[in-house]
Amino acid sequence: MKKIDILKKLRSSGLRPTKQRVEIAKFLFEREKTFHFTVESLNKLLTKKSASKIALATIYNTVHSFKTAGHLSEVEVRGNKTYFDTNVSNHHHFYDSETAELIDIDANDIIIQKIPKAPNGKKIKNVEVFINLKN
Amino acid sequence: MKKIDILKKLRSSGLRPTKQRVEIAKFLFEREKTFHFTVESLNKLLTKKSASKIALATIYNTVHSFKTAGHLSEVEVRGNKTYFDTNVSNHHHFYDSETAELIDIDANDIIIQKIPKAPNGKKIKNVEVFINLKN
DNA sequence: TTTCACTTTAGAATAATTATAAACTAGAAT
DNA sequence: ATTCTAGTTTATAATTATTCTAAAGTGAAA
Repeated sequence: MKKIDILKKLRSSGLRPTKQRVEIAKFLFEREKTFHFTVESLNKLLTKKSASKIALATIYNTVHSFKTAGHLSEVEVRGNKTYFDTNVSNHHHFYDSETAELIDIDANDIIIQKIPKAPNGKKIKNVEVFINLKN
Repeated sequence: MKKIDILKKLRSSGLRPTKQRVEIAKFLFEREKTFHFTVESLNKLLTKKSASKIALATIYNTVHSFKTAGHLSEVEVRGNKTYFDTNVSNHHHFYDSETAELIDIDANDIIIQKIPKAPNGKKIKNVEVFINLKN
């Protein structure tokens, strides 16, 4: 994803392309493979990579803006920290609790044959499968 | 589950049946249906129910002891608080984000037909399905 | 009944996240 | 170009969930 596209992506979601947002967006979206991170890990990586320090609060703000705009998804993982994923399509995850690492599973790689109906007046929003790993 | 069984349950897991543990265990395990809770909600319910106040730290300690002993399972839910479940068998969950409520799904009510193999040297520990609900 | 390892407890400490309010800035209006 | 302003960033304080600490309490073995 080129810089011009990053700017488009931001603008089209109503996000003013500030220096900080562009830097974070480039870091997150200019890559081939999907990327999983926590705010803490992202902060570390950005600090290492760049000269200009972005405030931690800004990273929180930006990540949440990107999530609201649909550019990131939040992954539920047991534990204290919140994980985010640059893959926003419908998919599933392996979770390796040894390394606290998430691995994407393509939606087509899991087929669910039988599923219960939603309770009283509720509808199914989505189905998430977690495959927990051990050594 | 009768009091005598509660005492047995505690002793057989190497947990000395103190006043606090017995009270919490009776509250959690003397019920027909499975029960989902956070430490916060459990604390409130216990405070309401009982005359003697149990320290919050004790509730944390006890819940973790029960989990380690296999009497409770921890449920991964997106969000800040940790959920526990008195159902320790293999099963799945509905999650209603409107009400922050968990509902058990029997393991037999979900059949997964196709599943990817675990990556490099890892094994599958278990598979958890979350069905997120909307109105 | 004494003893002691295990527990409980109140309060301090920690960690992740959110709130605050002042300083800054992208981009529209002049 | 310069001014203006709503949206943004920032440092810091506040909040929330959880864990730690160390002193006081207590089952139950001897």
